Amino acid sequence: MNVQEAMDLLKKKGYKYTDKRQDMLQLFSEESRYLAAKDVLETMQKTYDGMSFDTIYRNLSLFTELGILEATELNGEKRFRFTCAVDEHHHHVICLECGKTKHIHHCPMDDQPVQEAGFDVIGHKFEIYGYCSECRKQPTS
Amino acid sequence: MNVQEAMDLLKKKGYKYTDKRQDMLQLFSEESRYLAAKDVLETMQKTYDGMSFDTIYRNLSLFTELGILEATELNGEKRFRFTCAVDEHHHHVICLECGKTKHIHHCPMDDQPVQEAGFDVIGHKFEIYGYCSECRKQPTS
DNA sequence: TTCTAAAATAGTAATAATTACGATTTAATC
DNA sequence: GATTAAATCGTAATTATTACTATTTTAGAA
Repeated sequence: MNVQEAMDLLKKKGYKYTDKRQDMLQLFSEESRYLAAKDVLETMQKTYDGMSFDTIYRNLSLFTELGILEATELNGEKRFRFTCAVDEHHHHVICLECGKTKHIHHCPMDDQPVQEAGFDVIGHKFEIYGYCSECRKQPTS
Repeated sequence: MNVQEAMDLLKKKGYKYTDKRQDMLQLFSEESRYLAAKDVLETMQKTYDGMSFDTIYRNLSLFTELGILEATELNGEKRFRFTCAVDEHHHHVICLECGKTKHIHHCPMDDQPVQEAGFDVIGHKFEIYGYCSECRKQPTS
C-alpha cells in the first residue's frame, strides 16, 4: 500500500479526494510506526489550523475499514499504521514510546493449529513490546 | 492463587480486610474469565447497594499491582481475571462475548528467540479471540 | 463555467471508561 | 473504647472517542 494506491482505492469506492486525506496518508506512509489519533491531529494541525478531530477520527476509521490502515491498541488508545506490504501475514515488535515497528515474519498460529475445542476462533494477536534504540528507556510502571 | 492466599497477601502488605474485597476476590475466583469493571460493579451492587465504582477501580488496580489479578484489554476496555495458577507462563484463548478463557500452554516467544536488534524487549502478548460454545455467534463487525 | 447533489468538514456536544478528590466511615492496633 | 491509617462514598474531572448539525467543498452534469 502506498499513498497513490490508497487515493485510487478511495476514488474507486466513491469517496472524495481531499488534501487532508492525502496529507494524512502521506504522514502514515512516511513512517513505519503506529500513530495515535492525537499524533495525527497534532501534525495535521500544523498545516491545517483548526482542523477538527472529528475529521481525523472519521478518516482513520474509514481508512481502517478499507484496509488502508491497520489498527492496534496500546495503553487504552487505538493506534494506526499504514498496512504493511511486506508479506501475507505477519506480526510486529512495537516500541511503546514512539510506536515504531519491526516485522515478525513467523506467525504462532501456524505452529499451533487451532482446534480449540468449543471455540469459534475469529482472530488473534501476537505483539512484542519494547523500546527502540532511539527511545530506549525503562518502563514507567 | 485463591481467595485465601490473596487475602493473606493483602494483610501481609498492610492492607485491610473488608467484606467488599473478599467478595470481589470471590467473584473472580469462581470463574476463569476476564471481567470488565462494569461486570464487577454490577454483581457487587446486588450485594452492596450504592457501592461506589471508585472502590471497584481502586481495588482492581491494587489487586493487579499485587499480582492477584491479571489484566488485558478488549475492545478498548480493561478486563481482569484471577491470576492463573496453572503453570509458569502461558497465554489464553478468549471469548469476546463473555471473557471466558482456555489456556494455551505454548508460548511463541520460546520458538522465536528474541534478538530483536535495536529493541529492548519488555513484554509480549499472544491472545486468540473467538466465541465459546455458549456465546457462539458471528462477530458484529 | 455554472449548477447541483453527495460527501467532507468544523465546531461543538455527548458518551463511555477511567481517574481523582474531599468528607465520612471503618478496620486494626493500642 | 480511643486512635489512626486505610477504605469507601459520592461526585467531579479527565481522556479518548463518537455523534450531530450547519456549512463548505468536491465531482460530475448541464
